[in-house]
Amino acid sequence: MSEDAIEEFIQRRKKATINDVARLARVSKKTVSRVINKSPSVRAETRDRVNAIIERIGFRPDPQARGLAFRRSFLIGLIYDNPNAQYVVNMQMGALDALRGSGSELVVHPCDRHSERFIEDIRDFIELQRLAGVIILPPISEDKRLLALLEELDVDYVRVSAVQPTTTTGGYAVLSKERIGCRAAGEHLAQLGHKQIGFITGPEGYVSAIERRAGFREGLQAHGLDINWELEAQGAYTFESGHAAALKILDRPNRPTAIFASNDEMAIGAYKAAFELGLRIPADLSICGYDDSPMALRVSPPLTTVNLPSRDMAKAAAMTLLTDEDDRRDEIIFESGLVVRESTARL
Amino acid sequence: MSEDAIEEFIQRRKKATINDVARLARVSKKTVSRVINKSPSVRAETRDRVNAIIERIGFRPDPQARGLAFRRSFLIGLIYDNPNAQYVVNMQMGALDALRGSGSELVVHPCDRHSERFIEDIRDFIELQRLAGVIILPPISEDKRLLALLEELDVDYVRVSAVQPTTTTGGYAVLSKERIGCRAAGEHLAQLGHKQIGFITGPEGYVSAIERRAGFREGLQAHGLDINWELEAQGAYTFESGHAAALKILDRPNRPTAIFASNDEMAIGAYKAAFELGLRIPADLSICGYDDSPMALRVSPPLTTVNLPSRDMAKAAAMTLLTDEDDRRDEIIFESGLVVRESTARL
DNA sequence: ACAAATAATGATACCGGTGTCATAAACCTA
DNA sequence: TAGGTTTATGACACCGGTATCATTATTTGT
Repeated sequence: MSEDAIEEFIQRRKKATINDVARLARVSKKTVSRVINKSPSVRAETRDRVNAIIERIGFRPDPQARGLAFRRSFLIGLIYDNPNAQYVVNMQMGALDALRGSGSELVVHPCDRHSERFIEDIRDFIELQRLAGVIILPPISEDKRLLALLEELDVDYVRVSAVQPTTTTGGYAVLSKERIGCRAAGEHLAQLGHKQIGFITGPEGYVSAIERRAGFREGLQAHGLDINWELEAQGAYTFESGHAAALKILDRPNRPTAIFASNDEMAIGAYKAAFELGLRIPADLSICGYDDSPMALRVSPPLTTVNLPSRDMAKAAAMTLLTDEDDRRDEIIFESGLVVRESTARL
Repeated sequence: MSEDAIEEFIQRRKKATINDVARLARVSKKTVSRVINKSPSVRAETRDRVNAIIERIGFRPDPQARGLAFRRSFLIGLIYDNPNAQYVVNMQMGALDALRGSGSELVVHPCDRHSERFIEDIRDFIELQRLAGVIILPPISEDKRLLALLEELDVDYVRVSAVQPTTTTGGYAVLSKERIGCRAAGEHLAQLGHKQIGFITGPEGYVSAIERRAGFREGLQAHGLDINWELEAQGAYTFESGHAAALKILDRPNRPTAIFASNDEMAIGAYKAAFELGLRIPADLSICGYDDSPMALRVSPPLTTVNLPSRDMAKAAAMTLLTDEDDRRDEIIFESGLVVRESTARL
């Protein structure tokens, strides 16, 4: 009987559709649809029969057809500026960790927040692809225009960002307490006996830059010190800017014995400056970074830095989107912590 | 007249469909479809009228619906093992460069070639998403099982790989002449007067590892030298393996005055070894890498290395998929070249 | 045991496009 | 100008799913 039909179908080696399942299970396609979508109103016996057929002929619903009917795709967008920053790479891996085996795929979408079409590009992307959800990485996770757009589009979204004291928007957020780790870094340098400490800031307008500075300052203040504005220089989270800033700082009359850079990339720039000036790390100059990027372990000596669990943060962000709406947490907060290596030493 | 209808529609602020366009342009949806797909058999007047409406109401065909009808999506897959290698990051950027504004989106799909489900995972991915095309990065661009799968699935695909003397498969390929750059590196070290030269190989079974070794050897041979098996050590393209290999090589009685590492990651590992042994680069030890990765510029001193235009290669791969089938080139070959920086010096 | 309430299922339209094929319009040719 | 070709267009089915709502099967109450 239908056993034969099933065997015959399997022989045909063609991609199965919901109609094939329906026919072989002797139910309507709607019932198959119900089984696929785990509707409770299907008799157990029917469900099992349908599932058996699905299993046997290897049916997998077509995401395009499903998406068309649902009016949304099964794609998760990862939107970011700064494509070459290391944390973007880590976060992409984290998102992929979460999505693996979920049936959703990750669509990566870099953008340029200084472009005229910044917002419109992203609007097109989200609307056109009818994304199931998007993950927004820093620094654009702070962008007011973008957040407004996301609200308007009513798409599920998760921001990944440094903790912000004030703002709360709709949507979900995965946040890092960057202050804590930076505070630890400040205390660490102070405890090592450093008094003259240089500070390389992040670019203006970045919440993370503000937070890191505030945290580091707290750490110094806990030991009766403070950031010395004469030993502070503006950076832009890039290697070159870190190099330039370090050179500037190290050129001051009261040359510091330690430098904290607001990210690893700039800390590595400071390494270069030290090298050029013939300063040994850490004998002549202690350097501390932020990110615990792969570079931190590769430079010599290994860099003392603050660990930001970026991969896990992005994984949490993606998990949020995969979770049932009811079970989602509005905010997930990650801590940061100091990783002491060999680039910092007692004065 | 219809002017009003158009205005009214625009006021509604709803996503336009092909039916809206058809109605407002007073043609059938099939004709609109023809316009969208640039069918030649549409009268110029009709085409312009339809395009005017499309423009005015901001109609953009839904990729899901279109994909369902076409039986293929507008997504390009990027498939790779080794998610943390730098060239993967570069190549992803290159692919995105090409896709920007093309209407296609990039879906990234890491995989594990040692997994049991390696092939089946990729099959599911390509079949289920009905990808428009896929880009395969090394090392799996050499994998026989994967290539067989791609042929079976008849999906457009482009392999990115080191030039291979022999094999030709179906599909398209973007290849790098890795020999040339490595030959130049060999000559470079020989010309600097080095005789005792260490060599850190890539992992077994990688075409790139074979090519790089062969090229480097050619360079040495051109100056009457050869790779000294006593100064050769196996690496795995990782930082740690490079570090270990360099330590092993530098521990030999006839300590080399220069080391060539088959990629930058391992070269940076050799930096660490040199640091630990108190060897100055390049005064005591010259080091040369391969890849010209971002790290090469960040270490001190900057690393002499062979430039592999990985970003451009991936861009070319993506461009191939976006090009009309008739205009595609089966193979696109990129040269590699030596970038002399400060990690190599005269003996 | 039978009517009413409830649960399970199916018929049909629909999501927003494209393919096929028939038909209408425009273009030749003599 | 009529008849034959060629070109442009449209009607309708279809891609592979889901939503709505009517219908049928089952359970419950009395």
